[in-house]
Amino acid sequence: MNADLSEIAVSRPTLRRLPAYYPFLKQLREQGREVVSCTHIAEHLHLDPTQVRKDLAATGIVGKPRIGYHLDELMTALENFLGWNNSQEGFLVGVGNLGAALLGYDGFAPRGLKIVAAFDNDPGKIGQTVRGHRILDVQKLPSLARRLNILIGILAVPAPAAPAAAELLVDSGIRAIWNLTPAYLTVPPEIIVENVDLSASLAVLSSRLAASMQR
Amino acid sequence: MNADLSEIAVSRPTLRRLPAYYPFLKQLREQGREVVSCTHIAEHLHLDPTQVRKDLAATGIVGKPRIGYHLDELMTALENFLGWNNSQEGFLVGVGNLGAALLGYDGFAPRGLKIVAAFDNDPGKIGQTVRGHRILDVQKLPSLARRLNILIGILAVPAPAAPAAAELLVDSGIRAIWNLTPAYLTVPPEIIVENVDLSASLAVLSSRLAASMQR
DNA sequence: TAGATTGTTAATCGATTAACAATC
DNA sequence: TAGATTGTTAATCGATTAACAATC
Repeated sequence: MNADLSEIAVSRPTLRRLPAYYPFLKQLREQGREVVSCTHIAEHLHLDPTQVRKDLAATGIVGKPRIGYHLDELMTALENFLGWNNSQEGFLVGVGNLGAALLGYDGFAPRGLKIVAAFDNDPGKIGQTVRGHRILDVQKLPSLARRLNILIGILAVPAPAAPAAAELLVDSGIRAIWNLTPAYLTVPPEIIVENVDLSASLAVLSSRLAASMQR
Repeated sequence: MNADLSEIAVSRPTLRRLPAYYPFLKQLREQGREVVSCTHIAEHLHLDPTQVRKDLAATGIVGKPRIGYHLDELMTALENFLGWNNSQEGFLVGVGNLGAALLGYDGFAPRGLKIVAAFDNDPGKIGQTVRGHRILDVQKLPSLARRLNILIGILAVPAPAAPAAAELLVDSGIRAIWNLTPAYLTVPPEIIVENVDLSASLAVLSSRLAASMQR
């Protein structure tokens, strides 16, 4: 577990923005650049330069006046701060289309999440191999989760199955649930639930579109 | 297009919370209840009652002191405000696992987004039928988008293909892009981009988990 | 009526943005 | 040196929460 992540409480907005800086920095690095200023980053991502400076400061990086930040240093600071060098293992529950997409997505491992096993309750799926992962019977989840000391559950089951699956995860000693279903989960207060809320995102999209059409 | 959506500028946080109220209200309605108070909603969703009251006020709903809100009225107000009764049509670009999951997901139509066509550039996929949708050649997208006056593009291609796909959408007259890829899109300022940012969500999850483990 | 709840105004809190000294 | 940029403090802005009158 990365100590940096919780050394100082970093605001939620900052935490959400930090991962977005990385791809741009990587791109600059690939172009051969060695340093970058906040102004430059802010311009590209349509943010305020001061905000970028404060966000980056959260990672502990120190820049040079008149120069900016050393790219390699900055990228390493981001990786360390976000725990990307310190992977957590997670179990995926539900291997439908979304689950299969998650299994096949190669962007999680470099961002500190390693999916080590995938579970389903469909006898037609159990035993099959999807994207290199053998699908296991969800009944085996509790014992395996305790044995491997898994802390993260990734929920990708159909909405109606979500509450029961969440309960199973909690009973298996999992501490955090990444909820990719539209269901609202009721769990004990010590369990962390992070919702990927497509409805919310869609509502913002619709509203912004409506507003732009009116002009 | 629903006028309510842009009548008064509603704050982003409110807009993001509103869709989450609905499933709880629906559940209460199915249990035969006819009214609900803010206190009750707030308790269930772990929010502040005043916040709930202000959020709901944005939809134009009027409650009754000592009673609360009439459930049917409140649900209708939410549906209208969020444009759920006034569907927009969208094109899906990219029918990999994620795209297939989106095509199969029945939660978009009731939330105002109807996927009317799906596109891919893989000759092996074009012509095939996925979840009842025939996959079309992405080269046909521009003419079809203009003919049907499509305003929303849903981007579910692999990250490296995202910038080109976004450009195609923009050139096809699309006004809003729902970006489900991890790529950062650079588009003209009048184009609305709404990112479903899994990295950001994952960063928050990791950070909260790290903080909770330290205690 | 008494009391729970709404609607609204005021206070607080936290994040963003502006200003500016320090520095290379 | 001059000037661009960092780091930081102060000001502003906006969202959340508290307080309370109105109401059924």
